[in-house]
This record gives sequence, structure tokens and C-alpha cells, in this order.
Amino acid sequence: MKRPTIHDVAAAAGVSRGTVSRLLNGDKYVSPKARVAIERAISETGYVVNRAARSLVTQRTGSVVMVLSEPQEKLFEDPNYSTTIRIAIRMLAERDMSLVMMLAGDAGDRERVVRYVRGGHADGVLLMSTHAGDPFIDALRSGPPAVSCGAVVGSEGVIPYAAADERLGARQMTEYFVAQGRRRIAMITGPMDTPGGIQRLEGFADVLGRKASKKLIAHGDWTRASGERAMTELLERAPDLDAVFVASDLMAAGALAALRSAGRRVPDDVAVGGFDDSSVAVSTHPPLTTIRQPLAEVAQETVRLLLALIDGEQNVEPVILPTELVIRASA
Amino acid sequence: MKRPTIHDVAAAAGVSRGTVSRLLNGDKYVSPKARVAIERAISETGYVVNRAARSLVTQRTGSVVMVLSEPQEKLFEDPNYSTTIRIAIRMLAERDMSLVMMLAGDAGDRERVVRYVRGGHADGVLLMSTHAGDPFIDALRSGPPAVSCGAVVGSEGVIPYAAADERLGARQMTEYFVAQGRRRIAMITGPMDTPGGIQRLEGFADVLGRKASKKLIAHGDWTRASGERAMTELLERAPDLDAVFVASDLMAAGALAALRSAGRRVPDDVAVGGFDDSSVAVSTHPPLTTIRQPLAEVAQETVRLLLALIDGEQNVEPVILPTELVIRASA
DNA sequence: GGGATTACTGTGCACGTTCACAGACAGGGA
DNA sequence: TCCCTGTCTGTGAACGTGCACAGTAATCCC
Repeated sequence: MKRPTIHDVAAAAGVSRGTVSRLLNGDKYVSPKARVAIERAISETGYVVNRAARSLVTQRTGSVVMVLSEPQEKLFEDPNYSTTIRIAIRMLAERDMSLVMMLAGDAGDRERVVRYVRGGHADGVLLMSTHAGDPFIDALRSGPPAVSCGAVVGSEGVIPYAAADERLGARQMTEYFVAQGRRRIAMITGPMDTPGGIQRLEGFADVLGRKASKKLIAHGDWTRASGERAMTELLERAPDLDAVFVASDLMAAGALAALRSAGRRVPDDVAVGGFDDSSVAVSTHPPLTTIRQPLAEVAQETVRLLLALIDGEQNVEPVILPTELVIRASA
Repeated sequence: MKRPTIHDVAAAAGVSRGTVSRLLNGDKYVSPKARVAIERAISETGYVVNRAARSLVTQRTGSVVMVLSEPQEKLFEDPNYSTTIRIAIRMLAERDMSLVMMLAGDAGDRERVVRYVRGGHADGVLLMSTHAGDPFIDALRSGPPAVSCGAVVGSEGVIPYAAADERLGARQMTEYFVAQGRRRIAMITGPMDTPGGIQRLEGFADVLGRKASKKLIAHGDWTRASGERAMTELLERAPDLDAVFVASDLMAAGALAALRSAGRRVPDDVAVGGFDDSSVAVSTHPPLTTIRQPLAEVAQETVRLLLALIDGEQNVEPVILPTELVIRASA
């Protein structure tokens, strides 16, 4: 049984294609009589528009493509992705648009994304955790609007984005340590080619100034193992530290393990602060004091930005949203 | 600047549309001379096929829609979703197909999914963690092929699926407890309208037989809090229990907290086993002995199933993959 | 040498929409 | 009465592709 077309609906309603099309697309010039007849015909025939045919003529696809950069550190990104995906789907659905997913892990993937976008298969591009200096960002500029969820290091000016105020979050945690009277505060950062890596360190330095010596800073790669390693390193370099701000909860879990092995009590001997307020934060022992990012709002604003651009808005500003200190037992 | 069409390519290569189309679609009857000319023309013009036009005539969309049921217990599903999404994207990309995401949280969402699928906007449907007796499963049957990642309770016969052998996993853990000489083994299950809820209990009962008394079984809803609650309940009902099999790592983390409050040592007084081998399993204290599910393989097989159906295969069998016991400190 | 086969190519049509245009009808003002 | 304006409707063309078909040229077999 063939799917009903707009012709079938028109015939059933006793009007022409044009009138049905006008109703479907919200044109005001449709008589009340025609309107009810068409609406009945649509529900009777079970008609649903053929998007392919529509986009052939409108040059629009009714879809947005979300591009996932896929680095090794999968674990870290997960909750972030999931929330964002859900919110994007929901917001797009309200406009009857759909979300297509693509990966940009290797060069082949990126090539495919560029072809897809250049080929006009999406009305907009939503970048997720794209890396610094990714060459394919340039390739995207000639196509439909693109935005990023989280800043794209090095391309903040060219790709609009919404993000949490990572720097503020780092300041909140560091100030909390200071207010508690901690004297030797160390930090474990993320990779320094990601916004989270860079800005959380900046916030830390904002508060501590000269006291943020190189000796008290170690780098991780967002993994649990790297957090453990970095903590061990810090304990060697500065055995007298009494607090450590770790740039992610997962790494903080690793740091906790290292501290336990070294026989330090948390928070008595060493206060530990995480970042993200992810699910690990509550399952560690002790539970982590951490920084909550407004993930849902960031996702929302990102999509809103993209939709505005698709609607033809010209100058959109990046959106930066505040973080929040969540106090638990570790500090 | 207009995007080049197949006409432009044909003109540039000095052949007709038909020949270009044949090359694009892998038809063998294209002369070597034409082939190179066309390939050059394609890369010179930067041509990429217009999917809308293609699907208008082929009646195929080149896309698969993944439908996410969105219950409250988001946290539990996340890692699962992320892996599956990635694998699906990757496998579909190999065939130049794309993945569209939809939500099926409330009735409105489901209505939208049905419309989308019925409207012929996808060549296949990939169901994720669909609930028992979901009415919209029937609505999907008249459309393109549908498969599920994980069994759909009550529809195992109608919706093909790939899944981990949950029952086996539960047996593995329970047998391990028995082998260790545990005598009073309790269980905290998941919701009894999910495959994980039902089958993990079945496996438990397989091993214990009559010894799996009602008194030793409590129910959770996959959340951490529910695990804690259920554990407290069990301790009241059966203070002498010496092991507990918890149907998810997250709930097990909750159970661990309850045991600690009650002053029981793990694993000395009570052995605790989880399920999933998720990221929480390694961040609890002590780390969880748990059951690893072959998530990636399940995802792969699910997609493979769907692609086979899309290719016209008729009788596909469900695929069930073995789980594995991962021994850590909690048992 | 003629017919059959094989390898390859070009052309018209259909897919289901939207959009621009033209036209019909009614009501109001001069 | 006539024209104008506003509301509503139908129609033809176009979007870019794949496919069936017809056609050509070369090769092969008897």
C-alpha cells in the first residue's frame, strides 16, 4: 500500500495541492471551510509530508548534525554528551527538525562530515568538544551555521558557543580552600589543549597569584589513572601540601586513591576538590566537594544559538553561564 | 554560488547524467575512459550527491533512527547509550548511512516517532531500552524493520534484538558467592518490567533454587538511593545475610553505603556483587566485584541485525552474548 | 556476412513537494 | 456601473536524482 501524497489529501478534501500545501506551511490565506476539510482528510489518510520532496525544493533539510569529536577520554565526556543530545533532540523536535549524529574521530571521519555538510544535508552544525586547531573548522565556515557546545580553543571568535564559566568555577573552589585556611594548595589540571584544561588553571591562578608555583601544579588527561599518577607526583614534589584542586571528578577519584595509599586523611590532612559534579562525585569515599556545571543550560543555550543563526540572525554573542560550588565531605 | 549537480559533473566530464549516475551507484557498465573523466570532474566541481533528490526516487532515506526511551533513571543508561551511539554511527557511516536520534519519553514523543517512521523518513528503527508493553511497538510493525538493543520485555518474538546474557551473568555471580562458601545470599533486583530486572533475578534463582526465599530479595529502581534503601530493608529482614548480589553497580554503591552505616565490613562480613562493570565500580570503596557486559558487541550485533533486515533478510534470530565475572575487592 | 551477444551510452519520465503566478469572487467606494 | 482591494484558489514549473528503455558500436560465433 502506497503512502498517501499531498495529491491524495487534496482529492479527499476536494481542494487542490496548493491549498493543502498552504495549510501545511502556515500560510494565512486558507478558508475555514477548506481548513477543516483538509484536516479531516489528513487524519483520515494518515498523510505525513515527504521531507525529501520538500527539501528538494526548499533547499532545507530540517535537520541539524551534531559532530562528536571522539578522543580517548570517552569516560569524561559521557554524561555531558547524553544530556546535550537529549536537550538538542527535544528543542529541535519542537520545530519539527531532527538531529543527525556524526563522528569526527579521524581524518576520514572529518572528511565525511565536511562532505555531508557541504553537500547541504544539514541546516546547521553543532560541534561537541572540538579540539584546538582542528583544521576542519575552517572547512565548515563556508557552509550552514555552526556553533559549539563549549568553547573551541583558538576559534572562540569564529565559532559561537555556549559554555560554563570554567574560570569562575576554578576560582570558587580555590577561594573556598583559602577561606578554610589552607596554605599549600596544589592543582591537577586537564590537558592543556582543551578549554577545561586551560581555563580551570587560569581561575586557580587568578586567586593564588604568585603562590601558584609550578611545583604545585601537575597535569592529567581526564582519566582516573592520570589523576592518581599526578597526585603521587605532587606528593613527592610538595609533601607539605594541604589541599588539591583536581580539574575533574574522575581524576579526583584517582587522586583520592593516591592519597589513601600515601596514608593522608581526607579532608583532615589534605582537602580535595573536584570539578563537574558527575556521578562519581557521590560514589567516592569521602564524597567529593566539587563544582557543578550548568550542563543543561549550556546545552540549551547552544541549541538556541544555532537556531537563531539558522533563522538568519547575524551577530550572536557567546553565552557563558555561572558554575556553583557543591560542598560534600572531601573539603 | 550554487552547488554542483549531477548535470554539471556530466557536462564537465563530457558524458551524460546517466553515466555519472551509474558510476555513483556502482554499476559495472562504465568505460575506463568515462570513469576517469567523471572522477576528475567530481573532484574538480566538489560534487556531492543530493540525498533528498535521491531518496525521492529510490524511496530510501539512507538513515536509521535510534529511539531513546527516556525514563527517570537516566544515570544508569548513560554509558550504555554512549557506546551504542558511537558504534551505530560508525557502522552506518561505512555504508554512507546516517543516524537520526529521537526521544520516546511521553505519548507526544512516541506519536512523533511513529509519524516519522510511518512517513518513510528512515530505513530502519533502532530501539533503546524500550519498556514492556509499550503500545507504540505495534505501531512500528507496519513500517521499516525495527530491532532493539536489549530485549523488549513481552515482545521478544516480534522485535529482533541483541543482548547480553543477563541470566548467565547473574548465575556467574551467584555461583561465585556459593563457591566462596557464602550461606545467606540476598539480592537487590532492578525494576521488574525491564529485562535486566527479570533475568538477573532468574539467574540468581537458577543457582539458589529454594534457598532464594522472598525474604532475601528486595527491589530497586536502578538508582543509587534505591540500592541504599533496599539494602537497609534486607538487613532488617535478614540480619544474618553474608552476601548480596545487586543488579547494578550504581545500586551496589548505595548498598555499600547502607552496609557501612550498619557497621558491616565488606567483604569480611558481607560480600557485595554488582552488575555492569560501569565506571562507578572502580570508584567505590572497596571496588566492586561485578559482571561485565559485552556492551560494544551487543551494540554491534544490534546494528548488524538491523542492516541485515534492511537488506531484505527475512528470518533473523536474536543474538545473546556471554557476560564475564570481574573480581575486585568487594567479594 | 549476418545475427546474436556484450559493453557502453543517452534520454524521458517519475518521485512529492513548494512557489510564483494568474485568476475568481466578494465587498466597498466613487 | 466600474474599478480596486483583499481573500482565497488552482496550475505549471522546478528542485536533482535513479531507472527503464532505446540505441550504438564492437566483438563473436556459425
